[in-house]
Amino acid sequence: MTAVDLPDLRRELLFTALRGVEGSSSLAFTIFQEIAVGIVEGRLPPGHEVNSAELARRFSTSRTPVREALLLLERESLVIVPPRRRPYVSPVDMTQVREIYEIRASLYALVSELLVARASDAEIFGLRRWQGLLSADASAGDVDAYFWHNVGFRNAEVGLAKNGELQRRLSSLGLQMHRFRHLSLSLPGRLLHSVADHERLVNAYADRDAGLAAAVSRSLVMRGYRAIERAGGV
Amino acid sequence: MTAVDLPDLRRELLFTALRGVEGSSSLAFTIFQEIAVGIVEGRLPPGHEVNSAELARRFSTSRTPVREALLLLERESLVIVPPRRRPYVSPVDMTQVREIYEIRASLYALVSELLVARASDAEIFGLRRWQGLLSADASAGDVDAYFWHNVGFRNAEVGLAKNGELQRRLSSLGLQMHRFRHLSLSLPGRLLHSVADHERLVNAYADRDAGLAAAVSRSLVMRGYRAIERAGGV
DNA sequence: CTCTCCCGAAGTGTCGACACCTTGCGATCC
DNA sequence: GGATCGCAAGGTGTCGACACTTCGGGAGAG
Repeated sequence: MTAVDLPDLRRELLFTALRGVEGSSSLAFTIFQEIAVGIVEGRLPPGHEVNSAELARRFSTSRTPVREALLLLERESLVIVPPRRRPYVSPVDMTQVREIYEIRASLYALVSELLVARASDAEIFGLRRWQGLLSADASAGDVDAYFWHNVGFRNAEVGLAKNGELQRRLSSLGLQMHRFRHLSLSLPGRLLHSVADHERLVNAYADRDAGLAAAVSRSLVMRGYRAIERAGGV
Repeated sequence: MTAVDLPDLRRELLFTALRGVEGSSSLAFTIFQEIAVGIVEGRLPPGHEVNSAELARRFSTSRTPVREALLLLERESLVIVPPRRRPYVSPVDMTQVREIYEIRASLYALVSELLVARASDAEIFGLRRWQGLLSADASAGDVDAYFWHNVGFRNAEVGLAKNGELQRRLSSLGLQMHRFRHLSLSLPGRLLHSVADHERLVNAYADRDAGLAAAVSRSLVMRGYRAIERAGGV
């Protein structure tokens, strides 16, 4: 029995690399996760107030662990904690989206380079499995499944790059990016383009062509950005 | 009267982009800075215990702000806070150094690309001032001055890339990297190589050659890494 | 002499309390 | 009626206290 339900799996995918950094207390981390999911899934909209007193009441704890959770959220740029003022969900503007995509494009290009240098043939072959899932989802037009399998594919790539610091940083960016994911998937033709890119990417890995892999990786990310732009921004 | 003394200026250079993220309380941020400087300057060696109780006594505060400071330190990967155990200064091994340099090389390449696209001619010209300081320091053999002017040069570059997220992330990496800076400057010939690279870099900026600038930037960072490697690692 | 177990010292995570600050609303003044 | 001031409500930052956990050393068994 695979008793793990889908939401759990998804949360796992989002928080994997952040787990180790879990700021001592587990209560704080639980609260952190709870609020983080609320924010990235849009239930807590930008600007929404998240004050420690109310949260403490809601989670039936004292304000101490809540404050620590808020610090963790601030670290992920999901919440802004102005001194002596009430914390609120950080706004997302198009500038920030662009900035994040620029960084992600660069870092995923790095992932591809490192992967070519360090992954075994067997490991690279393992990526084909994800690729298969992706093209199946695209054919079926299942945007949601596609998204999550894409996250899985990327996590697998990052793992094969064998750079723990990079993994942590990309995970942090991924959480941020999750906030506007719905925007980047809206356009109909996009999935098929994306599938073709993944194909080219894995082929480049198999050929050990670092330069090509990096270029494809970068363009794959930037394609996502342009999709958002074309959709009219945030 | 420019009443700011050098240590203050240096601290300023290190923490600039982290200021905004200062986890609500100012007391916590002060403690954070104090300990961070101790760590990056080597006074608090890797493995050294930094428990909240003792720090609270030393700073004559309660443990609450100290705990928050420790969370900030953990965010910068300067301290490890295991659950229910005493926090300690994070160790630095050669693997981590390599990982960080790989990321930095990528991100500085990005900085160079963005700078070419976004900085004005006047702004690029401003970089020559730093370059002048650098070559003067190199001729004088003043390794320490060279290091700090180099930090200044890089901060200026990052500013011109006009990507706030990137700035914050590089600032965080810079703090980390400061821990092993002494290693990368030990070799005698290095400064002159470095000066030549800076020259090529600024010229590439002036020529608006994004590809070349990115390549030089990347190799500049990796040269630093190879210097550490050659010096025998950590 | 070594290994084990137990205990106490000291740390951690969490709590409720307190002073101070911010903010919005209503009374006050023109 | 509209602007200004002041006050109460409810937040924030910090504190000291408490139960629980970890760790190290010393008593005791083999």
